[in-house]
Order: sequence, then structure tokens, then C-alpha cells
Amino acid sequence: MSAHMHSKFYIGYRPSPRRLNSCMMVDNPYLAHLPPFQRGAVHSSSSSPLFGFLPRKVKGEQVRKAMNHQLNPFTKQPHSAQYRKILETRRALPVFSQMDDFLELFSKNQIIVMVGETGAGKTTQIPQFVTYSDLPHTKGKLVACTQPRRVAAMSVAQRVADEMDVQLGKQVGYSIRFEDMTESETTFLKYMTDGMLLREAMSDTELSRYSTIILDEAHERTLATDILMGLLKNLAKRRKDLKIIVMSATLDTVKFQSYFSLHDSAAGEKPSPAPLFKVPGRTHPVEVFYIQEPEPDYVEAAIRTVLMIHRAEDPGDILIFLTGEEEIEDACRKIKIEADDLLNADPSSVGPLMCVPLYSSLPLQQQQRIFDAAPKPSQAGYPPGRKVVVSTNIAETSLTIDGIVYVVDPGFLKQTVYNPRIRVESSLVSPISKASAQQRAGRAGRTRPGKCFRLYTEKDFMLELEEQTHPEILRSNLANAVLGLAKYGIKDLVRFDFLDAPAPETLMRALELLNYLAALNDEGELTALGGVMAEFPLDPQLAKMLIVSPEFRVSNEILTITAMLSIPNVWLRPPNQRAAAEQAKAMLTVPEGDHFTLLNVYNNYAQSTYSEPDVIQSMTPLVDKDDRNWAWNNFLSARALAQAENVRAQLLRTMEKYDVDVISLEDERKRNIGIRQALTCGFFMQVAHKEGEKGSYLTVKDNQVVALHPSCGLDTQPEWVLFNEFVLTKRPYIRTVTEVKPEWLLEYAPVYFDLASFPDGETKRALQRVANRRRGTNGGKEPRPKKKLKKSQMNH
DNA sequence: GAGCACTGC
Repeated sequence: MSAHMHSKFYIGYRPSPRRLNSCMMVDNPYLAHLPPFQRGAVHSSSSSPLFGFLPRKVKGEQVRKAMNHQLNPFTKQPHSAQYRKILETRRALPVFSQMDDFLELFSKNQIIVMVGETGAGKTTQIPQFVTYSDLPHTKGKLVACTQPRRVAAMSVAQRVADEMDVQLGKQVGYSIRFEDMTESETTFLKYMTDGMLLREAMSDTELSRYSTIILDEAHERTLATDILMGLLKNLAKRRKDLKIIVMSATLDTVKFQSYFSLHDSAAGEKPSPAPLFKVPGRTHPVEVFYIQEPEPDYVEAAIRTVLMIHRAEDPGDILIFLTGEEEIEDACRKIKIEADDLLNADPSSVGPLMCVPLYSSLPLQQQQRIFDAAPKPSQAGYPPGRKVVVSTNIAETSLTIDGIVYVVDPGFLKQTVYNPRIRVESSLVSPISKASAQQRAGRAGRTRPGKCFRLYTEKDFMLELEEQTHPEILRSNLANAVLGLAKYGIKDLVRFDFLDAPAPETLMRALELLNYLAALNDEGELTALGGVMAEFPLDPQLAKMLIVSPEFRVSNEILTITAMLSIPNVWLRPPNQRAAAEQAKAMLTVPEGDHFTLLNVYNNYAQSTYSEPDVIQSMTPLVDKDDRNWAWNNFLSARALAQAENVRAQLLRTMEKYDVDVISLEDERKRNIGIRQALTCGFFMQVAHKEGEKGSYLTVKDNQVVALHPSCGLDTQPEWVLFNEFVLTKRPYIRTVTEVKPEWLLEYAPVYFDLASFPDGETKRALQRVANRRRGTNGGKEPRPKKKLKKSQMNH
């Protein structure tokens, strides 16, 4: 299928008259050593705005002159009036006055570490300065600037395109999952997600398209940025022509500087830290208050603080950080009740209060309410109203709300922690770091001076809080990352130079899983199967299951199930309509297993959908689509379903690229068996065996006592179940569960289920009985696979 | 009979 070629998001190469013109004349001496075909974009006469620019030796004086030039050097068109207007505001940015220093440092160094608080303009300006000096368009290369989030990559690219007076997607573009807004041979400044650059590195280990790579928001320490830092540090030694800039918002730069110290140890050089470039921030002062005594109940304390602010402080909106949906909804209810009481008791001295919850699973329309204006006074001459946003950590970095003057910070967040011993990621409430506390406080000073109320003591802040949040690489399951690094060609992970090295046990768990899945052989080398697995934007278990599924002739169904397992929860449960939501869910439930229910939900959704097969939907939720009613009526998240559709389309393209056939079985009974067999091939390490009659299960090998999650739709309690997720909340649960046959475990995962090395227990005895039975039916011979599997799919 | 902090490919 080549449908995506017609998508509006895939802009093909089109020769333009402008590009042809720019190829004509060359009079710049430094061009002499360039191959002729690279001369294209360079300037034709002394009137050219970039006349005399020597790549990477450009001075601030020259750039300012070019910026003020009548012609845009990159389009050869006259600058617009809007350009000049924006240029005025750019000149007021702190970083703009440091252009000369920056360009000098850039000329002299391969790697630079930059630090600057928000508001300094580094994300928009530095890549432009780099472009003027590096002149990537003259070498057929690009400058890349990575961002941890898609929205940031898109909006910054738009802003910079405006600043440079070019059309977004031409000279300046962005690249995020599902959307490539660049034009090959035209785009030379590209904003992209860090994950996107990491993926590119897997197929082009030299990242040869790029002349300069800027890692922005490096202090956030996302998994992708951390791995990129490791790769780039090494790459810098091989590619002396590659320049790297690491930009961070906190002062923890010494670590970055020494990590990126460049020295030639062979030549006996001493390591010298990478140079640091500082940009002053430009935010308003925020006054910080601490409590005197520790508070046992931070939610209650937060509510009291909000009401105190409301009664006693000047007008201005409030932002409270809590940890999760339930806590937030609960707090909103209580604040509303209390605030209404205050208003009724004394309307002349207290204004009305509007309380808005904010968390990521909230439907987008409700999220938008955070931008509503605060309520008006209850009557003329009375105090103005106030808006209170009660949010998760999403408001710390992902969403910015203007007009916040007061921040209430109880000092906690929910974050996942990976326990490699039991191979479980769980969501835990934990204290924030100092850096995070500082970031939260900063949210009060975006529009004018503000106040931050910390619901912990100053002593606790000083002594108990960690300096920085633990980077993701130390808190996550690394199976995916390790597969990616293997694909990249990293052989010795234990000696890989990470900024913060993950726990050896975490790496071991990842290697073990990939070995059982036959993505890595016993020497830890990538197998052919592993190479294809790495091409899919999926966890290894899902990738394996999908690639194997054509063997069972159910890849069409497994594709859908995979997409549904890669998106957030689709089930909505509005607190006041729980019964109705349960009923709707029951209508869609397939008793054979939760994976089948997910398949059923998607198929129903797809049928209800007006489909545009030739258009890849953008990441924007499809709120106008016909199916919105169907999703809504069935208490399903339209946003999640639209995401599933996107993911499915992307996976389908990858399957086609790597010749993974998309097929389906006509016969329903056979099809359902095939689906469960394919599931087994990916998830044989996530199987539980029923123990006793009380519905408790024991996970295979790890021997964790678990229960079926209450959301599970099975109508019986099968002896053997496969699960997608182990969740550790009040009790350990397994979620998204389907029955499997023990024969399949022995057949499709013989290494993992090798009984000679299996831990003793009831599970082993049950498997032993199955093995004996199988031998019996085979006349004493070793079991033989019913279906001939490709070598790559067998475990060794 | 319970929950999904938040990103990303």
C-alpha cells in the first residue's frame, strides 16, 4: 500500500525556480574546494546577504548585517514587514546580545554545553545562530534541534519559520511521529522529537545528514536524550565535522561538561571539560514560602492554602500540583464547596472561585478549560473572581498556563519505578527534586511577580529533597532501549559510556528478555529477527508477536491488538455514570479474553468510522469525526481510538516494508486459536497459573501471587492465562488477560519452559503433566511442532 | 471490585 505517499504530510521533492536560479553563479573563494553540486544554495554576488560568510567562522557583526539585509538570504525574497517586526522583539531577548560570544565559542569548539532559564530564548535563537554560522544548506546538511515533546517541536518550528520569514516545512521544518513536516533538499533547520532522532540513528549510525545537533531540554533527562548523549559523545570522536550543543535549564551543567570533555588520551592530553555558555533567564521574581511544621495530609493542607490565598491575597490565578486523577477530582470538589461557602458568607469581601482539574487522560475539551478566564465579580464593585487549576505534573513542563501568580506545591509526584527483580514497573508517589520544586515555583512568575507556597519545611527542602529528579534511564525497563542499541551496533552495553549508567540488573533483565525472544543470540548479538523487531516502534514482546503472527495466519488481527495495546486505556468511567459505563463495556466484552475485547472494540470503531484511507490522520484528536458519537455513546475515549488508528497505520507500513504479510483466517474458531498462539509467542514470559480455588494466580517463574484485575472480562478462571501487564497497586494484579494452553508454552517457548531448569512448584508439576501427555500422544518421541516455523521464530 | 504521573518511536 502506498497510500501514505499521497498524504498531505509527506511533501515530496519538487524542483522550484528559485532553487534553479541559485545554482548559477559562484564567486566566493571558499567554494573552490566544494564539489560542484554542493554549490547550489550559495550567493551569487557581493550584494548577497551572506557574501563573505565562511562556514563556522562567521562573526556576530556579519549575522546582524544579514538579518537586516533587504533580502532573505535563504529564499532570496525581500524580507516581509512581519519579519522586521519580529526581529525587533528578538533583539530584546537576553541571548540576542550574546550572539558574538556564542558564535566565537561555536567556531572554536566541537561540543558546547549551554545553560539558560526559561524565557532566555535559547530554543528559538541558538539554532538560528548556528544556521547562520554553519550554513548547512551549502553542504546539503541539516541542523537538528531535539525536543522531548511533539507539541514543542511543532510550535517552536512554526515560531522559528516565522522569525526566519520562511514557510514552515520548507527551510525550517519539524519531524515527529506520524508527521514529517520537512522537504528533502530544502529543509536545513529541523526541530524534532528526541525519539525521532534516536530512531534515525539506528539506521544511519553516523547521522551523516546533520552538521550540527542540538539537544534541547537535556536536563529533563528523557530516555531518548540520555541514549543520544551516549551515542553522540562517541560519534563526535569519529565525525570531527559534527558539532554538538547540549542545552539545559538547570545549573547541573558541571556533570554535562565533564561528560562531554574532549581529549585525546592517546596523545596524553588531560581531559578538559566542554565549554559552558550561560544565558540569563528572563522571568519575574517568585517569592517562596515554606511551612513551619511538616504536614501529615498534603491534600488537606493544599486545600487550606488555596482558601487562604483566596481570602487574603491579591487577584491572580492559582496552580496546585497534586499526584493523580482521583486526588485531583476529590480536591476540586472540596475546594468548590468551601469556596462557595466563603462566597455566600461574605460576597462583598471574597470573589467567586472557579476550580479546574488538569491531567492527561482528561478529554481535550475539558483540558481546554484551564485557559478560560477567571470568573467576573459576583456583582459590580465586588472582588474579582479567581481561577484555580489543580494539576498533575503535566503543568510542570508539558502545559503552560499564563496568568498563574500563585503556586501551591505539596512536593510530591507520581512516577514509575522499575523493579528489575520482579520485572515490574509501578507507579509510586514520591517526593520531588529541588530542580522540580524550582520549576514548579517558576510557573508563578511567567506574567508578573508571583508567590509559591511549599507545603514542606525549608529544612526538608534543603536536606531531604534530591538535587535532580532521577533520570528515566535509571527508573525504566530498558528492553526497548537495549534492542535499539543492539541495532545501532553497540556490542558491550556494560561498558557503554552513559551519563548515568543503569543498574546492571536492569540491563541483564533486558538482555535476558531479548534472548528469550530470540532477538539476541546467546552471544548477545542481534539476530535477523531482532533486526526486524527493532524497526517497529513497539516493545519487544509486541514486536515479536506481530512479526510471528503471519505464521498463524492472524496478522491482521494481531496488528489491531498490538495497536490497541500501545495506546492508553480506552475505557471511560465518568464518576456519575459508572453503571452505564459498565453496561456499555459489557456489551463489547468478549469472554474469551481481554485481547479479544480490544480487537472487538477496534473493529466496531472502525466500522462506525468514516474512513479516509489515503490520509494519515494528524495527531490532533478527531473531534469532528462521525465516530465521535459512537465512541462517546459507548463510554470510550475517541482520542485513544484515533491514536490506535494512527498506530495501526504506521505499523502496517512497517510490516509492508519488511514483508510481514497481513493475513487473516476465515474460520472463527481457528482464527481465535491462532491469535492466542501468536500472543503466546510474544508474551510467554507473562503467564500465570491458577493456584487453589480462590482465584489467585502465581506468575510463572517469578512466583508472584496475583489476582485478575477487576476490569478483566473473562467469564471463567482458566488454569493458564497470559497477561499484558502486571500492576502493583493496593494488591498485585494482572491486567488484560487471555487464556492460553500450556502445550503452546512448551511448543513455542521451549527454552523458557525447559522443565529441567524450571523452578520447583505446582506450576512445574502441571507443566510436567502436560509434557508427559504430549510425549504419550507422540509415542514417546520428542514433541514436534505442528506447524513449521521459520528458524528466526524459534527460540534457538 | 479497581485506577492510568508523563513522555516518546
